[in-house]
Amino acid sequence: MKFKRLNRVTIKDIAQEAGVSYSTVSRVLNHYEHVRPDKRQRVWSAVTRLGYVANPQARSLAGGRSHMVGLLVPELGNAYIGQVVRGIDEALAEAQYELMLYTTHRQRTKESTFVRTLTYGMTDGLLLLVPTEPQAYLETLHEERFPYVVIDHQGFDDFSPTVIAKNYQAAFDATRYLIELGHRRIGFIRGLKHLSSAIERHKGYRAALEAHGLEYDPSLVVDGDFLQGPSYAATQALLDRPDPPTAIFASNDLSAFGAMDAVRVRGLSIPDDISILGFDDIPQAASVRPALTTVRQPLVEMGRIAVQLLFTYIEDPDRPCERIELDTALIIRDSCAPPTR
Amino acid sequence: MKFKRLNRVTIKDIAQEAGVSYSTVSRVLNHYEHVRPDKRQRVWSAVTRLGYVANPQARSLAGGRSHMVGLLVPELGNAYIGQVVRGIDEALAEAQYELMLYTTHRQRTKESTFVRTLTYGMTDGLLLLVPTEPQAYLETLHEERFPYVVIDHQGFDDFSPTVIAKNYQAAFDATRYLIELGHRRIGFIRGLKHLSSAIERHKGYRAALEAHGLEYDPSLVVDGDFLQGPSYAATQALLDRPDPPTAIFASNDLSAFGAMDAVRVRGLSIPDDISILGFDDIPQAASVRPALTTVRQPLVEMGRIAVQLLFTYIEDPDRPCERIELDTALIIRDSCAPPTR
DNA sequence: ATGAAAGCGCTAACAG
DNA sequence: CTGTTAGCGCTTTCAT
Repeated sequence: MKFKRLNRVTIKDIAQEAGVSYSTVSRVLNHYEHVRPDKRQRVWSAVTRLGYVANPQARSLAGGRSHMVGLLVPELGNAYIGQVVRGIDEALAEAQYELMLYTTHRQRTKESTFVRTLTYGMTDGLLLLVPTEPQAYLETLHEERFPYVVIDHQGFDDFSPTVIAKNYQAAFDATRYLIELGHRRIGFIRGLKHLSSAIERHKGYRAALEAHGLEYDPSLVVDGDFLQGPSYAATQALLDRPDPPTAIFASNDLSAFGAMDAVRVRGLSIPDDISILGFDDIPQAASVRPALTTVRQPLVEMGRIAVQLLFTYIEDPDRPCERIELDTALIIRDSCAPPTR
Repeated sequence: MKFKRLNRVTIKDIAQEAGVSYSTVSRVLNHYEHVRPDKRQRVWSAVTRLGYVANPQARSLAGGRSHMVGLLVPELGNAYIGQVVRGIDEALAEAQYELMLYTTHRQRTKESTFVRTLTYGMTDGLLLLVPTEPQAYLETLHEERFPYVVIDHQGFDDFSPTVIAKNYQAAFDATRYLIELGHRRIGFIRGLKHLSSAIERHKGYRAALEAHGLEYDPSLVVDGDFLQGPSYAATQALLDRPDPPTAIFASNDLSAFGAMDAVRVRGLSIPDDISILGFDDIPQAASVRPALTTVRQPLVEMGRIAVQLLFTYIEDPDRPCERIELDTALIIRDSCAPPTR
């Protein structure tokens, strides 16, 4: 029952091997400046010779960095999240940091408990990806000056460092593209109503309509919850109208896929009978047929940038709050064309 | 630059609060038997009163369990992996364990370095999901009696605890289903050649053919690498033949989607002109049109079972190697029908 | 049954 | 510049 401890080479072993005190070893390992070059050399060679691997536990316990960051995600198995996590993952690996992953869906009421555990010396910082109710703990985190960065959440406070895409502008531009193609009745599949990204995209859609002298028709807006199934059903409803839209702007690619399914099932063709425009540009968007015209969010980059930003706070917890808004791009593929009706 | 330590309540605080020594607190926390009930009571009440949260670092450093397990995955953002991870995630959460996630793609040559770091007191055990070259470290792990479980990898050793689906049987049954539907020319989209699951499925396909008196035709077998794009191209090749197959069995759902794209692009209909059969039953399989007939792997369950198995080894590292093979099920939806040619 | 004390491996003052 | 020393929070003997 006793847990086996593997005998590993420790800092002491390499101190002995290099013939220095073990605090010197620690200094070398942590890239301290004032160490005589020859000793530094001896230490490193001993490190490689003995195959030393630092023990993060001890390191963090002793008050140093743990070289881990915690990541809170709502769920896995979603391409959008997967891409962002990939960016985070890569950037972290480059900096020799490790990832502690928390999936909040497993105990949604205890999102804040996780945050407490995570901040307990276990990680050097936190990355919060589309958090649901961050208000509960963000303030505490900030007061304790615990480094964290929020990703893809239009915060309602002014102290939370954030990385987010320009959702409003992107949706505005995409809608304008459809309008310029000649569409007048443009359906909109809305995302999860409580997520700021969904709200912003909806606003952008509406604003573009009005900016071009088109009336905003609420009955053309249906709920897709960012999911393929619900969007499929919602699109059916749109198609059942006496005057169905000639184009549909979906709040994310998954919704666009659902819309495509619904259109196809009626024997209609994309983009001849109806245009479909998505949002995100997940890998699948390019491989689906017809290839999806969509708004590209720099997903991987969002992850990478969030990591960079987090590092600045780990370096200096008192740095003022920074908010990074990323540009998007309209990727024109084959699912949109001028209306034929 | 100094890393801020948040002042948390420690075992000493609650020792004082409960009026006992802090080793007693430790005993209570670890469910030791010989502690007087009233003291046990006082300790627990102090714990809740002060809101004590254990420090996993210290716990593990001191030789106890870290209550973390490491998970090695090849990549994220793939529905198949996402589902398995979900199962792992859920089972771990229920047991109050945390997850350390490693994505090997980020340094594929250093898969073994990760394993070393992970085993270094950082985790109580390891979960290896479709590892690429586990031979390099599995033996060491086993010799050190470090608890680990391999998921979805047909090992070549007899000491690695494993959880895997019955790939051979599943592929055999699926192929037979197609044969019984009346198909005689059945194409096969093969998966990543070095993965045992892909190899087994291919074997099952071939065996079923031969068991039913059909000749195995290598030219009907194309490579899809488990990916949608390559499978799309591979299917084109199949369709270009003078005598294209009337059914295609894809090694995973992603490949099946690629095949569907290719079929559709030619204006052919599924399943009237050609039947498509997948493998995995990722969520998308049900929402795609036509809904995909596919082999269901109990993905989430695989994850959960792997966790259970791992726990038995954490309890007793000397337990003999156990290998769990999970049944699959053929999920009949709309993408397969009798051939019309 | 329970307190005292010795570390786990490492970092960070503190002296030289 | 570098060795010494005191912990970080917790588990685990070892006594009692």
